[in-house]
Amino acid sequence: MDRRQQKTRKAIFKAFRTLLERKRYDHITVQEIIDEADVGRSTFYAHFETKEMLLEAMCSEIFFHVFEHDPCPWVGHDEELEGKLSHTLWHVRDSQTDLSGILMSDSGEVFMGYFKRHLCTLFEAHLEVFGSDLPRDFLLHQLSTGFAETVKWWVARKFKETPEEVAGYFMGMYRKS
Amino acid sequence: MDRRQQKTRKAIFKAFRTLLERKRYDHITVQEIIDEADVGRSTFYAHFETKEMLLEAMCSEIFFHVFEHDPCPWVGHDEELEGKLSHTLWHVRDSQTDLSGILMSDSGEVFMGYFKRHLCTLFEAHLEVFGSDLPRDFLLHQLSTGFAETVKWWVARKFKETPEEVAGYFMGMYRKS
DNA sequence: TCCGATACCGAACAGCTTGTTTGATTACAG
DNA sequence: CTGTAATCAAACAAGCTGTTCGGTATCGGA
Repeated sequence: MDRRQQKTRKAIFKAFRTLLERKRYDHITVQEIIDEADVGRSTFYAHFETKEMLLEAMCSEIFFHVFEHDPCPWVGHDEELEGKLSHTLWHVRDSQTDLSGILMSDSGEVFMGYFKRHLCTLFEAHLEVFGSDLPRDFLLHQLSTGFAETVKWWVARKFKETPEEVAGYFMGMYRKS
Repeated sequence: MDRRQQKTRKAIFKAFRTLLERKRYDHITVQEIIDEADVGRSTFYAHFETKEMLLEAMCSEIFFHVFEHDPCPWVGHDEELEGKLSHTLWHVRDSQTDLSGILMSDSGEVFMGYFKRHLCTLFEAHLEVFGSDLPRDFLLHQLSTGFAETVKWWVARKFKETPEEVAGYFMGMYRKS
């Protein structure tokens, strides 16, 4: 709606991201964000109740941008799953908003929350690929955290491998062979 | 040495643990710890430079208590590994210091750091059990974070299963069959 | 184009936190 | 018993938080 709002919101997000590259989330103060964004104190609080709310909002927005263009509803089998994982990795690597910084910081847990929930529904639709007699509960938890950690590992080594290779590693680790 | 020091240190640890059960790490203030521990302000800072240092010290201490009585150096194969994992789970469940609270809070990452490093050396000595052509680097990362997440999962559901069952789940998921 | 709504600003605010310093008191160890 | 060392309370500057205020600018619909 109002262009002023969007402008301010953008400025705050940008400032926050800039700061996140430089220091840990919990060492960043609202004051710093305000200064970096060059925005009035009361303006910040008009947009976000709290620093945590800002993080939440930003993660939510990033997540939306990274995953909105999903190719199709989660159906299909085997190689199709691997393809979707590659596709996800591709998004992660090339997301404008430097997701890496957020993922690696301790604030990463917030985004990871979104990510894991997303992965859970994905793996849920492909459980037969990993067919086993383990509790469904346990299996899903391992798969989603496992892939999330794979991403972390990949980000940490600066995307040295291709998305397809990484997806292959993951499937090689967990697929019922 | 001086009994006063130990007494104070203990009081602070206990207060910290009590507070951790009630609220998130980053919402706890030094002031609260001081009040809960009934300790002078300057005394606290004579022991710990910072709240983070306190967390670090406590995690280190817990880790030491939980894993000091290791049965033997990490050698052996297959069922032996599963035995050691059970043994670890046993320690986790029955540790006096309520590890669960620390593990689940966001402060958990600190302890998890210790834990994963420990697991890494453990799995390193048993890699042949998971023999595969995946990069050693990737494999180790998946195994240690995988087991750490297994523990989290188990703690979250209040130790519903026995240590042996959980270790079995884990091996069933990752062992090369 | 005009005008009401609304987003912004800057300053000031009380209340809290942190980390340090002080000097007096108390408990310890040898 | 005595010197050392830990504790305490109090006070401190510095900083952050979240709110409130009146004034100013910008926006969007009529």
